[in-house]
Amino acid sequence: MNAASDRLKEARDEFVAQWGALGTQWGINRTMAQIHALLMTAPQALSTDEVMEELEVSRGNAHTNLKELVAWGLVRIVVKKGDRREYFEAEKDVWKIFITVARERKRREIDPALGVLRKCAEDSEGIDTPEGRAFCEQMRQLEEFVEFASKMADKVAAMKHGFALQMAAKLFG
Amino acid sequence: MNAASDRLKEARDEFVAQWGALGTQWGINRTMAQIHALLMTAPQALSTDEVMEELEVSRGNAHTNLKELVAWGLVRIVVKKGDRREYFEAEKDVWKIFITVARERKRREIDPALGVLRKCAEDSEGIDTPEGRAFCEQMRQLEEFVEFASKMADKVAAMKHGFALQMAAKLFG
DNA sequence: TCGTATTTTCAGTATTTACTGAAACCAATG
DNA sequence: CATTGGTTTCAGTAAATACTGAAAATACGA
Repeated sequence: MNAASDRLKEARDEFVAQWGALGTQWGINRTMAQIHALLMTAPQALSTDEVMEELEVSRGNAHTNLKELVAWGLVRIVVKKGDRREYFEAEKDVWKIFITVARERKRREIDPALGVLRKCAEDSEGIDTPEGRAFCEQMRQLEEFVEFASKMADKVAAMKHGFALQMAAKLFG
Repeated sequence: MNAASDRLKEARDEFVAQWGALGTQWGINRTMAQIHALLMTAPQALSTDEVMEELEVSRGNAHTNLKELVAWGLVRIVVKKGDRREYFEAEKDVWKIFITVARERKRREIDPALGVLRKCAEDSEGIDTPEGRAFCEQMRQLEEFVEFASKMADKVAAMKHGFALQMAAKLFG
């Protein structure tokens, strides 16, 4: 009974710590990843103070990263009646998490690249030397590909989980 | 004639600068992204010194990032006979670039996550409380999904460009 | 309205990551 | 086997990023 809750606490702490470490590897700051891990495995929504205590971080840090997670759409604010504090609750459905992350990364990584490539392709259009044509062609190919990726991302993000699975099964037997 | 080569230089510098800035957004260091942009748009392979001069960075920096790009598989070393220097040449085919990046990111981002999730699922197996079961179930779902993503990545990485396009067309009209 | 609980901001500081420049190393050549 | 041209390493430094803690702002209830 107590042993069970100890084991759980240990396993969960391990998950939070490891997920935090992974986060840094993918350019997400450690605290944000830890908070996400914590909330994903929390039975109920947590307050800022609970997050602070659990992870031993400052209020400012907890606050900033909670709000950042809300901005990503991975965490919701929950209000409990008769309580003035805000509570935070993570999306737990893995497919929804995936869609959210994919959409956000597209917005932050793919779309800006597309902008750059379009501009460069345009700026180099009609530079009438072999090098100029090669450069412009390279820009065009990059642009075309990134555009394709962008559209694919949109399509996938619009899928229901079941449909995605079915599709994958069909494709890859 | 001279105007054309000026315009090209300008467009290319712009691309290198912008690609570098984008790089930082996706957790790649700026110099590495800049070198990659430079080599992708270079008519021939460049030496370390040429890279240093073009980007105005130190030898150490140029060297480290060139070798890192080689480690990623995005850049090849070229030797010219009668010349003791090493030259560097980037892969220019967008599909090959994509495959390479996808494979590398899978290795660096997906596989470690899978390891963590498997361990956490295992460690929490059989914790016989409602919270314990919920935690373990969450770990399992994450694991299952990441495994699925991993397999998909492998499949896509094994595709030929033409096949991928065809498939996308079929799927999404 | 005032006092209190809570959230938000931010200047200062700590930590991490990237870069420089020079020394050490290595390999080809006379 | 010494010299030269080139590569690699790395200690020190600069720059970027993350975090703290406390003050300021805001929202609520009496």
